[in-house]
Amino acid sequence: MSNNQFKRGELYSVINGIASTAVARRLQKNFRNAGLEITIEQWSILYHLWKEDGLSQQELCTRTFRDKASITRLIDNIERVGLVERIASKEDRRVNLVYLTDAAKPLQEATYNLANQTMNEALQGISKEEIEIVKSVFQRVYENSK
Amino acid sequence: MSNNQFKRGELYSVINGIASTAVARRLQKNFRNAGLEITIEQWSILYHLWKEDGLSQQELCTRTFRDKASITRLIDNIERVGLVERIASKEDRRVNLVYLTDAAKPLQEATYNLANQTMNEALQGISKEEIEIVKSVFQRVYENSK
DNA sequence: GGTGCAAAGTTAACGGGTAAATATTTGGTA
DNA sequence: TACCAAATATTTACCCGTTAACTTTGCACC
Repeated sequence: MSNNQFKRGELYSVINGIASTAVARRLQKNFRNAGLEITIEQWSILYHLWKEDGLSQQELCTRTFRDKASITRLIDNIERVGLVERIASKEDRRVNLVYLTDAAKPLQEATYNLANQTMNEALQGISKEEIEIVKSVFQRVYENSK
Repeated sequence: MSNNQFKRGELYSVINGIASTAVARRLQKNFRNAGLEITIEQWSILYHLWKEDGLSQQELCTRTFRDKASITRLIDNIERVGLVERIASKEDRRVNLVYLTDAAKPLQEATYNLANQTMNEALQGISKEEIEIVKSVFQRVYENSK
């Protein structure tokens, strides 16, 4: 009787992002099952560094929609496990540039495949048109609320 | 140049729920500006108790899609500020029933109005049809990923 | 009635988000 | 040059989410 169903029309379920939480949880589980010992948040940093290495922490803030303090600690943790390293910028001594280490290389393809697979499963039975509408609505909701 | 724009088609932005995070952050700010000293997560508990008082912690788990441990600490914090109290069930001594206190009553209307206003702003320029599609997609994504 | 299992709740450890206060550095300007 | 404001990053304190181990209680079954 305890129906664990996604309640349509509930304010809190939209605000709390139940659906995206479920996807993130699933992806985290898939990482763990594959023996990958990184969190989704750490992966989101690596994701951007694989696209462009040597970003500043501030740039990572804007690209991952995160706080400066969050990035500081995230980089702390990723650096501690040896996947990235901070290198002081020569142009501006306030700036830390974050670089991938060789240890991060092997993770790229594995995590990319798992993320793709997870998203494909999540989007099963959903049409391209619906996905486009959701993206468009997300974009406007973000703009309205930021 | 640092475009803080919601990137369509980014895996991570969907997975991390950028849009719902933005809405939650906005609502939190609106609470704070109105002098309401509760978090969104605490509010989501009160929200369900206003609909039905005296729920068990387990029932709150399923209704808010949260972990047992999360609920334990959430209730700890809400109880500490005096908005709810645990009362042991007489039928089953394993169960705590969570009841609103008189101090919680005045919050109901204010938070409800702020939440409605926040959602209305977030959904500005979005049609009823689009909202229905998003809800339907959310429902299926949740089912696919849970 | 004892055994074993399941359910409700707690605790501790770890990771992450946010706000506020604090350096440090840069750059412009009087 | 001296000063001041803005930008970058860190630290601290608080809150929340998840996992795993644990306690207490209820229940089913022999």
